[in-house]
Amino acid sequence: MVTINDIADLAGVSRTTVSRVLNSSGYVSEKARKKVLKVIEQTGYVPSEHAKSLRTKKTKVIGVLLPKVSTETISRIVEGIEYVLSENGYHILLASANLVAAKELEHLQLLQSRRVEGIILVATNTNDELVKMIQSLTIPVTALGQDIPGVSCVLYKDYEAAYDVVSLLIKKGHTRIGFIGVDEADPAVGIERKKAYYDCMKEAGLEVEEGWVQKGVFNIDSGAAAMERMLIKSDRQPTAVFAVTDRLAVGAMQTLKQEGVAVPDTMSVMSIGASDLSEYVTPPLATVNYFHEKAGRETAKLMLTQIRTKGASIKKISMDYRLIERDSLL
Amino acid sequence: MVTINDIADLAGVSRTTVSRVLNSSGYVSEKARKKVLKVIEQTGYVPSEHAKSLRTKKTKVIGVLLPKVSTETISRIVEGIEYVLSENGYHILLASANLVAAKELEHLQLLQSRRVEGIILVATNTNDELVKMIQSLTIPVTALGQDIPGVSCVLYKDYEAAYDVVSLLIKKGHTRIGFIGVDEADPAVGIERKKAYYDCMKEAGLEVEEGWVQKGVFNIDSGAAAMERMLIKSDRQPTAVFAVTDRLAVGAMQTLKQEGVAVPDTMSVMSIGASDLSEYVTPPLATVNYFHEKAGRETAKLMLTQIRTKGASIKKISMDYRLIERDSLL
DNA sequence: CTGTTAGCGCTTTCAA
DNA sequence: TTGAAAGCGCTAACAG
Repeated sequence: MVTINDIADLAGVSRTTVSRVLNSSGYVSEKARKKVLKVIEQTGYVPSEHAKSLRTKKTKVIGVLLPKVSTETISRIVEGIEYVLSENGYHILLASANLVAAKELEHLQLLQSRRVEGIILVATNTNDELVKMIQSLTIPVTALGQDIPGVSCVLYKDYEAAYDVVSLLIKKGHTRIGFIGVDEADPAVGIERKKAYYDCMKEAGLEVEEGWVQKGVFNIDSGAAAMERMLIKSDRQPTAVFAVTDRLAVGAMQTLKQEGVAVPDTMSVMSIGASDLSEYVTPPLATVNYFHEKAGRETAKLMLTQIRTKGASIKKISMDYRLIERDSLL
Repeated sequence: MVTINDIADLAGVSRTTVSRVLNSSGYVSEKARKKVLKVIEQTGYVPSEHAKSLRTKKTKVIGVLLPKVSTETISRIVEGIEYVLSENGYHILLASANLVAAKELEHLQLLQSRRVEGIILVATNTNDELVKMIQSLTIPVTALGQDIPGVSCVLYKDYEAAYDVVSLLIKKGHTRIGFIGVDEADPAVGIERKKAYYDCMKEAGLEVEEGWVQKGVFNIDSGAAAMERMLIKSDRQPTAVFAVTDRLAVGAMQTLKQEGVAVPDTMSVMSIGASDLSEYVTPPLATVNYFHEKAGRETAKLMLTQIRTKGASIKKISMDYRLIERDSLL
């Protein structure tokens, strides 16, 4: 591996001079600069960011900690993060917990050892240990998706969006509305959206039958199973159902189709996500667009300002959302 | 930031000793080890991988260069890569070209400057400059998706898979088969799959009308537009169409639905990809599963063996695939 | 305009 | 079983 010393020797200058032309800092004669550039060209020398950052204390790397890599939501978020970061000369060091909570802690440590300048956490839980560790970090942290006390966050309006969904269903004349949620370990999706459902029903003076409220996990099959249970356990069948994610809703629609329950004629379906799937499924699914890529960009920007302005106060940013009415809604 | 020297001072030993307990190398008395460990615990010291790799020449980081972050195919590939790499103590430094060819070259340089131990290239083109630069690198490179001369590759069986698709269509009795392809800048998808189509048709003694062969880009709308053109420009309407990607096929199905052409009754549709979309669209799309996550894992493994066995010869691995017959096929 | 010197945080002989 | 010394590749005063 060719180093700055080799270049200096070959160009017949000191390595300081080489450093100067590398960083366009200080004075260098045209002659020396030309010579150095030529040698660099010939040798294919690429300066070591490692050595550089050992001195400068700047790595220009941000750690991005994901719960999982391959979901549509997350890949859109990462797209947004990558866009802003790379535009600003930063690189992403990727870490995925693969849905194992303990791995988040481990990765947090590893990212630190790599001297990332900040950590972006795409969060699906607010587990105590995680929060404590996050708060103890000396580098800036920005979380996306969950409200973590003491750290800057980009948040979705889960309560409002869910409330709007149920309101819309009620406005359309529905009075028996089912709900498919997820575990409360994920507060944003599991708690906020459910609370909004209950609140909205209550404020409209509508009852909620026990069988109408089901729980699943984040996939299609689980939505199908939840819908089956709802159909079986309801005294009076709902005329509409709100699933907290698109995949859950798609699963529900599968069951409905299978059971001969027409969507939207006898059952309306709505969800949150605006995934590709929601648009091309039959009938197209009414849902809420959360603008994940934009959320990713905002998170990255927030991180950048935190890095740049020492002692910046923590900020909470709320993302806007948009209801998309489609044929699954009557 | 607390360093190894601080720990040494606080523990009353030399930094050599601290290094020894950190790396469990050499002899350290129980007493010294205990003391050091305690101080580390108290201070929250995390060793700098940067300084370490400056000495050891090992960074345990692999650069992953993507054409784009947020596609289903790519996120599955990255999932696979991440899985294997993190299991082996490696981290991923992410770079996305965002579909700008020039950015690939730039990122290649940046990844080198970060002293990644190897580069995994998820390729969609085999552009001369790229290939030349790749070949000139001194660190191991593994490419996924395109055959790049001189470097180890994990490849999909594009020709065979496409040939099988068209064969199947012919076996089902179709004789007028349309084709929606993409630009030849992407050899794997744009050339191989098209060649297979032509070859298979020819070998079956079937004609190909000019209007039957259309070209799109990698999205749904473009598939819809291509299908429209096919419908208009064909003298005799095909009874089946093979689109080289799922999204193209989904677009085609949109047009077909809109134009009142029944799928599969008057037109069968097949593609390659096995995306989520293909499964839940109506009717479900017959397609080919490429096992992207597995491909990612294989690529990462290939990289690891290249790093570990100096001067390993370049290898070309072919991924298996599986035809999935679904209702879009009659 | 240029070079000398020191040192970033760590590992690795080598000698004790 | 431990420490001193050297050095990885680079930058940043400082002095010329």
